[in-house]
Amino acid sequence: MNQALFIEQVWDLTREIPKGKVTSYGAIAKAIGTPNLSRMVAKAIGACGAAQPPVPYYRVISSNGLLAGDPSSTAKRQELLEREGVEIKNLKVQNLKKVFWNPLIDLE
DNA sequence: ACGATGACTCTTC
DNA sequence: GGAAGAGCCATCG
Repeated sequence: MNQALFIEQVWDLTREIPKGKVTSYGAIAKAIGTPNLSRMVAKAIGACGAAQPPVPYYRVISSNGLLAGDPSSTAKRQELLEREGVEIKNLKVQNLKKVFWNPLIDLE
């Protein structure tokens, strides 16, 4: 598959993330079928600005529940997530086990 | 063409 | 439980 398709799948999966939940790059990569391409998922998310309709990329974080990226971006994502009911402290998702959404479950 | 880098993750110490 | 090393693939100088 080419990376364009990969990116589309990432976007599509990201759009399926329920409100108030978050997921990780690795989880998305795994759901697509390429568990080792977590970095590419990050790239896809970074390119979601061209997505139509827009992708809630703020629901995608690191596997440890930490918001990666530049503070200018992380701060905004933190706001949005908190607004959806996700508790966040110092750019890190609290109660991660509860708010973490596994794409594989939705695919079953 | 080559080496370095990065919104990552996993295994080990 | 935190820190370090290795693996992964695409992009950039």
